[in-house]
Amino acid sequence: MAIQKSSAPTIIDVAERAGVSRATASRAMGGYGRIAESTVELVRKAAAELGYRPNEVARAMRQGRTRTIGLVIVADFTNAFFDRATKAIVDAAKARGYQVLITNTDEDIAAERQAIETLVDKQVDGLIVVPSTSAVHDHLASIQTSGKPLVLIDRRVDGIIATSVTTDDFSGTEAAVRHAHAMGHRRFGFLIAAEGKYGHSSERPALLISTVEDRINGFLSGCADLGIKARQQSWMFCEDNPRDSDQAVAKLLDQPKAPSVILTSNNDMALALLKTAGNRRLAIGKDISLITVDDSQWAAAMAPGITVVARPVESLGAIAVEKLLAEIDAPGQKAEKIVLPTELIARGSVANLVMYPENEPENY
Amino acid sequence: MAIQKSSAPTIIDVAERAGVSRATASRAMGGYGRIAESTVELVRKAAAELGYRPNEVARAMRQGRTRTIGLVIVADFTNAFFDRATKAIVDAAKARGYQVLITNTDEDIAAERQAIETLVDKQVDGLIVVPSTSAVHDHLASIQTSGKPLVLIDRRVDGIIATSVTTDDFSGTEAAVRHAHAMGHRRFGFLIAAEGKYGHSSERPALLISTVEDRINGFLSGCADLGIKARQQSWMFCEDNPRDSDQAVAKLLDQPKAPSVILTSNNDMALALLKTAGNRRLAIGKDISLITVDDSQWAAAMAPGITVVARPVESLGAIAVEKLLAEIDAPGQKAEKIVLPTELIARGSVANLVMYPENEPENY
DNA sequence: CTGAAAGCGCTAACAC
DNA sequence: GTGTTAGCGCTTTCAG
Repeated sequence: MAIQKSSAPTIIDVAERAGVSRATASRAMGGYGRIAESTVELVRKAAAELGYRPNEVARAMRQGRTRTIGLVIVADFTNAFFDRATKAIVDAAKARGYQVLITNTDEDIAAERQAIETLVDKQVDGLIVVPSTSAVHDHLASIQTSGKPLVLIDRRVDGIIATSVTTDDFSGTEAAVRHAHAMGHRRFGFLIAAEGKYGHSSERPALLISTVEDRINGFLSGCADLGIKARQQSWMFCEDNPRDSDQAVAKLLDQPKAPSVILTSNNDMALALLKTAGNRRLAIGKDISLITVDDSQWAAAMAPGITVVARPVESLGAIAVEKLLAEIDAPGQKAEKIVLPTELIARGSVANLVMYPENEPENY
Repeated sequence: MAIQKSSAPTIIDVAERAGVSRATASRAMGGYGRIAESTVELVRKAAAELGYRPNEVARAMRQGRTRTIGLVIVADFTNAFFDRATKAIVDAAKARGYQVLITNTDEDIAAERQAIETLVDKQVDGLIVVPSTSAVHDHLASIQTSGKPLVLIDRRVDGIIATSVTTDDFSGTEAAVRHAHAMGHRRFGFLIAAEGKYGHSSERPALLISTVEDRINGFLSGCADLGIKARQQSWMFCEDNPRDSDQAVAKLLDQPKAPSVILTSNNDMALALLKTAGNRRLAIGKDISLITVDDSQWAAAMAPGITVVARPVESLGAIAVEKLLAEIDAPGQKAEKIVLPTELIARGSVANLVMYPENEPENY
């Protein structure tokens, strides 16, 4: 067994023990350059005996790359969407020999800027970011001038030329409206989580992230196609916190002509509706119908199951990594806007008013 | 504005522009040593003009620390417990100026070993790991000889002298049994997720992680205290995948004297029960009762809400970071076994058989 | 095929 | 209070 040195053995220790030069030892370990097979053996043996492990920091310094990518999750990744995306990214990166440095910024633009700076300072080879509101993005622009490859996921940022991997939420939401309409629904509620400082309101906030824009447009397009008038629609924008979402749900439900089906723009809003419905003894898929964006384990397991617009989160993450590494390996790829299809998964949370029109919740 | 250099400016560029030496520039930026206030100004200005950002890799190399900690999440962190823990750790680390390098190993011991090696190679200053089965842990021992601070979370590993931060699942499960008993339940099912290669079985697998051990012992202790005999208990061990959990649930439910309440050892198992119950039109909290370990947003939002043994996940993560950084800052701290209390949150998923004994599900 | 030496960007001794 | 210099551990020319 090797003598335990106080600090970890370096390539010099390996070289000495093998009786070769540092350069040779390095070549043997790295398996490059011209080198005799016998020497490789020798060095390998010495390294094994010493328990040598290359210092990746030194290597990164020398080679100018860290084999690390930075992930900036802007939203709270306790959200069922972001944790799956994170896992997909971590797994895909690992499969390609990259590690992931992760940051969470809770939709705070200042934190986002700082997180990006930190990651760039740490010399990550590239960044995957879920950008916050599309208004200010000079920090994203600054990544670009820093020359770091950048891939945006989940949300587009106009004005930034970078590859983005998003989902077709327009079609997804449109399909949701279509589905509810086919089930006989004529009064639609739409509960939309959007950042800001307005609490909750039926007024559309000025700044919206691209996913929300897409969902709104998809909803409107669906309604237009099916002849669903504005008075048949109830909108509610809402900050993503329990207090406001509860109140927003209440407002939606307490109207004179309450909607028979409510679309929620994310899981938190769906949960808010579920909670209030439960408190009021409103049965989902009967007294009130629900469709939400993003599938989850609980949406599938509940009784009735929640009808969802499922987004291909795993591929989204995997493709983001693939595109990022492509750019890292060969800078100068042209920016792509990749849009992945969504899928409507019909479960039991939308009442069938065609077969059972008596379920139409006229008053509550 | 500064002339755009091809590569990022270094401290040398800053020094030149400020007309001082590298060392002075470094001191000014780092704010250490004796240095004139006027010089600091000068250097700061030059740095700002150049858009200088310190190269953290070079700094890490020189200082021998990366201000990065490695997080090895062994289980799938899509699990509601691990994503919250991850967020807590990332946030706590960030607050202390540390970044987090994350790895996910899906309960695979080989992957865990490799992940740890990679992180150590990357020179993380310390590691937080959720260890897999307690059988083999030479890789953990190897962290220790490498001298890297190590904190274990969620699960203990006997044999390893390291600080661990876990929760009091013994008391939690015991409280769950007590609660169900107080509600009039006399037939208890216990559905336990545990890794292995046995599918599902009522036989206890040989190797169990400490959390599972604790939950089993807590369950047994509660039963013993309350005089609940073995024949009133139905056990089912189960690999954590949908196929086996569905079958395990079915077996639990299809017995001649089926349990009136089922304890599930984690969220995945709870979801499996929910799904099967839904399919069979069994109302939760009425036809069948449920208590699970780990709170989640959906458990609270569902109707009825799911009664849970809540674990303080956020503090668990925060304390783990705190202990790890303490050891990093001052090596040689003595290992602690920190056990955080759990809390039973009673919601509506446990039928009250005392008030409404007619709800006792005698046969289905 | 192998060795010598330079240097990635930074900071910490040590001079002055 | 500031400059000079060495060197963290590694890889990569450049010689030989």
